[in-house]
Amino acid sequence: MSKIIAKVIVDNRASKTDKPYTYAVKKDMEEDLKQGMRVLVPFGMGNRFIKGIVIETERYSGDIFKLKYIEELLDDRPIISEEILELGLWMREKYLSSYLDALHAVMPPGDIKEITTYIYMKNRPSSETYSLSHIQKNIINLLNKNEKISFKELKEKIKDNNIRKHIKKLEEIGILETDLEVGTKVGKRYEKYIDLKDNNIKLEELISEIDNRAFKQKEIIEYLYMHGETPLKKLLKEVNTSHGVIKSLEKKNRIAIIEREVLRNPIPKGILNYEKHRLTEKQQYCLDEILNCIKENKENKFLIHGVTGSGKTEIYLQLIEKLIEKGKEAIVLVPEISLTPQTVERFVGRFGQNVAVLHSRLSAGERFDEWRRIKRGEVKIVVGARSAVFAPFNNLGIIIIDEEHENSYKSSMNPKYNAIEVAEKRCELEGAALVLGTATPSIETYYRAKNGEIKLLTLLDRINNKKLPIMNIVDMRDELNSGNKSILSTDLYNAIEENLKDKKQTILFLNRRGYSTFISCRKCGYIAKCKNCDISLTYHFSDNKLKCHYCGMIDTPPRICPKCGSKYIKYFGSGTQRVEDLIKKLFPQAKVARMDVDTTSRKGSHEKILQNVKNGNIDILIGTQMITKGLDFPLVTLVGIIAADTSLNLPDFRSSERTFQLLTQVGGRAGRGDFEGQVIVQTYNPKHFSIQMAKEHNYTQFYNKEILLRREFKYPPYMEIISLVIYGRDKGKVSEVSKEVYGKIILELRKNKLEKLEKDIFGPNPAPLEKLKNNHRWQIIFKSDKGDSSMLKDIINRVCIYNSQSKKYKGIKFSIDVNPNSIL
DNA sequence: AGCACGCCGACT
DNA sequence: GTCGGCGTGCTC
Repeated sequence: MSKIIAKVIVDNRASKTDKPYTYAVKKDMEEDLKQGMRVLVPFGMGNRFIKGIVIETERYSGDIFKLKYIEELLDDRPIISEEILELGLWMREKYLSSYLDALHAVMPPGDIKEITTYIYMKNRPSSETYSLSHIQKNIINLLNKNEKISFKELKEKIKDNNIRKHIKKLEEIGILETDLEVGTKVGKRYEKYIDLKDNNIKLEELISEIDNRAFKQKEIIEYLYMHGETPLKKLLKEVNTSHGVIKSLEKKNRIAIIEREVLRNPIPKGILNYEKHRLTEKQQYCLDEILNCIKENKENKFLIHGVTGSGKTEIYLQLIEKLIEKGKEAIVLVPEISLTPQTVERFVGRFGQNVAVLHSRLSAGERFDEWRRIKRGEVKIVVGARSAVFAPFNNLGIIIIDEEHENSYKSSMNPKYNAIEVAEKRCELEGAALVLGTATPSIETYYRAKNGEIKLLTLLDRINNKKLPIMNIVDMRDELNSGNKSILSTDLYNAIEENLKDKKQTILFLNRRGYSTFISCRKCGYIAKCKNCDISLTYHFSDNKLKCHYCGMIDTPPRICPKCGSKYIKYFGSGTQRVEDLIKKLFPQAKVARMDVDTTSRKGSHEKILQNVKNGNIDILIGTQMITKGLDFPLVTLVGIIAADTSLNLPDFRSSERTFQLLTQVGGRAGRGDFEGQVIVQTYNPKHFSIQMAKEHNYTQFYNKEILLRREFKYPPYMEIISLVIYGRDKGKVSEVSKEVYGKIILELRKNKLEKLEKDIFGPNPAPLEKLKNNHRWQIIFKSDKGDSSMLKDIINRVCIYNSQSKKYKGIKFSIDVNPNSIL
């Protein structure tokens, strides 16, 4: 006779136990057990019970006497859908992470061990309980005594094998409701609600009982009689009174105070309605194309390549509107940094309470609440950073990824997933459409669009026929030759001055924060470096400290050189702080603001600066990366890029692409209002094609050139790259282990007849960032064709997992990154 | 992570 | 002869 067995991933932080364990399923559990449920299983010699997640169930006709039995079900239904579970398992394979890490990413936020299923009474049963079985009546009786009861407790009290069926039945007829809660660590928020004690007494009667002098009490009673149950806060406001009145009514036993749990809603209050715009002809065409393709099942992946200011957001909004009308749900991914009110406002302003927002600044409790709102179907749209791609919708219609080229879509933690690839996979699994949008598509995406894998839609014009800004390139070598040693070229200086006179706004962009980027001794050449990271320290003027931008270490700047004792310590290089300083000196009358990690670390400071720019309280805004993301300031007419070469000179295969994107995106901030914009780009490489093509706003030509280089030097999209970093405290051991791992991988490749891959393995070498946070780092880079990559991954995984347990490699860790953002 | 097993030295 | 310290390896 065949039995059911289940594959379980145990929640045990040890890489050796990170594999599916097979458990037998007791007969009475067979029907209830589903993949995606949490279970309690006996594990190890001592058979201690640990929690695990069922990833698969199957029929099995062989012997099962060797297997242990699942002890208990912890959920009455799967906490994640089949598709999402599959997505998690797919991620594990694709990005070489552990089962547990992959599942954590797709499960509800927080500690999945601490989740409890609760059962509530939704509506008390009416008199016709005769249709209910006595077990069902027992359940109701239990709930009459308690407000809620955990699934576990209910099982203990009602000893019945079909308990889940009974719950389901009661839920169907609207008596019960189930809900998930995270354990102790995350508190719930309650709010007081006020209602009349007895709703059956007539108003006149109630009023007559109240002392004639108590006007406010009467008012409250009247209000409650008219409106029914009201939140305390609202009641006080509406009746314009204070707590005392409520207190005395409570004493007289005329009103009831009810505590109800409120879901935290992190969406800021008071967002104005965001009016629907009429689409331009091009926008409309774009929208219709997408809708038609979805309708006719032709295509379901789209790239909207629209220049900055071409109105992509309005297309997203109307697209979502149409899909919601059809009962579908939508996920919108935006780069973390632009999850400031600007983007959120547009979605909330259009769809109101139908929107949930997920971003990194939410507390654990807020995050869990949002997750539940989505799961329960209370919202139709999620706007969020990369992890929002896992939002637990059941009827997903579309995933929109704005600013598709942004590197924040790639996770730096395990699983090191790329939200774009995950979104694509999820869309395939759930039959949803994928829409990518950007002014500067990533080379990989555009390549696929050109090959017809993704449908390309192009918007070449800004809305209202606004012109793209004029890009002027300034050769800083000429400046130097003509005696200008300042970080501002004459052209940029003049333009700022002019702009100030015209009462227009200016944005200055510099990719480095801090004051000076390194300090050095002029006598002996000593450079101040971080003792944990082997990276030069940045001088921060405001607190007179040296900071490491990688590990956060803070040090006091030396007065005399620690190496040779000379006094000739000099500060080199410029960061945003220094630019701010200089601008304030040069234009004392201007109102200047700086926006980088250092000025926006406090909650709300980001918004404040942006608000000030919007209101026109700022003349010149100086900032890093942060200011490139989709900001829309109509009064900005001049953008100055202080040093375009910073990103160009990085030894990374994406540096040209980054530079082009940066110039285009930053430049795109200019001239979005009624005035034409101008961009001044300062560089030592004016002839570089990234800069030249950005100047001409010519993406296609940039792409054509870059794609040839990618093919020539075997980089994505032609090849898949895997970066393996071996790191640890002990320098000698790291290099030793790296070499050994390399040897083992080569050996395995030969065993598997994959010698041809050997020539595309680079290393082991010290990583470009050789020491970070006290860890020495070595790196091996693998390049392979898409077809061979899964075999290669398998081998890398085997070798590394195997070794990570070995005594010999104690204190050594492996970091595997599939298709990394950069190979630094 | 736990837990048992086994090898080895110390102690009854 | 056996008790326990610790290194090693396995957990369906």
